[in-house]
Amino acid sequence: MAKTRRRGTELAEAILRAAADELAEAGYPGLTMERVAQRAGTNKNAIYRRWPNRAALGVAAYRHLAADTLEPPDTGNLREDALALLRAINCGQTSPAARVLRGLLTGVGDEPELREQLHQQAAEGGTKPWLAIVERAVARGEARPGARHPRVATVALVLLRNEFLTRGLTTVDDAVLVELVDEVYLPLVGA
Amino acid sequence: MAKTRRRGTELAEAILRAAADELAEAGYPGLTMERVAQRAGTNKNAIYRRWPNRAALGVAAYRHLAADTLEPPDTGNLREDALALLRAINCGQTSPAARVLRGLLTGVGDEPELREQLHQQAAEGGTKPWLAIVERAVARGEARPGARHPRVATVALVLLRNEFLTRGLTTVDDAVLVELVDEVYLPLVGA
DNA sequence: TCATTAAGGTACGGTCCGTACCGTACCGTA
DNA sequence: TACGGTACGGTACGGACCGTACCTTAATGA
Repeated sequence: MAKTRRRGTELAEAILRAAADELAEAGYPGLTMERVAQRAGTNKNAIYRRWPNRAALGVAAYRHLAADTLEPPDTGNLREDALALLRAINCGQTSPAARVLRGLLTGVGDEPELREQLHQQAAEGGTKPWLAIVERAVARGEARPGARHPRVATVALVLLRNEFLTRGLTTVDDAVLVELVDEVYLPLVGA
Repeated sequence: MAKTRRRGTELAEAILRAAADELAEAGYPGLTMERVAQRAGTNKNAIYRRWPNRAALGVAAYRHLAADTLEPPDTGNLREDALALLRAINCGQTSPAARVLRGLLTGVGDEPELREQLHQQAAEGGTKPWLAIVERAVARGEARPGARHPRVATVALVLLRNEFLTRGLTTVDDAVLVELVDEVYLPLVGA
């Protein structure tokens, strides 16, 4: 109340924080312009002056939410590295992100620019650690050189994402992760 | 107008047909109760007496839309079989289904019963032909016996679906299909 | 000091979901 | 053939939400 009126960047970031919080709590379907405005202590005008519509705000807020990129593990063993990555994605703070991403992928609709941003965010952040652990596995002779192909290196990630998307779960049973690694990933990338 | 008033099953199927048509034309976001009612020549009451909400109607209509299960090809060669399946999914009448499925997967929300139905529909229809072509490949000595594991056999399908879901495309470039098969699928299932 | 810029407040049109209410056609039964 | 139950048709409405318009008010800087 007594606070001075915020302007420019300060207000924009308050809006983004509020939107990211709403995304985490209620997912994209629950991301309401009114609620974001209220939570940020402002009104819808301030939002619409910065983002053209709800989808754009959602994508921008998702960037805040999923900013943390995973640190690739280094256990000295490809199987354990892969399991560690999958478990980090599965149980870590990334799990609400799955639901959010799922909502965004449809809510964005047919706006190619926003979709491209989302794809960058989802792909880039997820691909890098897999390339890292595969690179080390190749150096140890645990994986074939062809496994450095991004499509190959990230197969386990894609399969896990498929579980999230089609089953709508926010957490997958650990036995599934083991199965993905032992039945698919290791046979595929192994030397 | 002069037509006699429809009842029971006849009306229900008219509604489902109308809903499936709307799904195919406008996707799940465009599936409006008012439009379905109008297209079926009835009103919203008749719909809500049969399905509790829009999501349930969408899932039911999707069943009509994706009823056709793919006939597994038999070219005598695993690579060509896999490519044929992927191309059928990519270019066939299944391509609007991808957008619809994407919409449904989020629109259903957190109702586990509906989601389970969707998962059945999406998994069962897609898995069978892959198991068939792998079975023949194993018999020819083209694939290892472990490739009959459903998770292994359907890897190419999952990867393609991932392209649909994350990129939001209704059609994927054919080169991507070839890459999926040559870089991932054949190295994984090959003897 | 004063004009300009950006924020706050509020109200509104439009769309859609889901519900309620009532009149009316169809159906089996006596 | 008369009758009562059931299901359909029509319409109206409340509520939620998006996006826009318009005006007032505070901050900024020249």
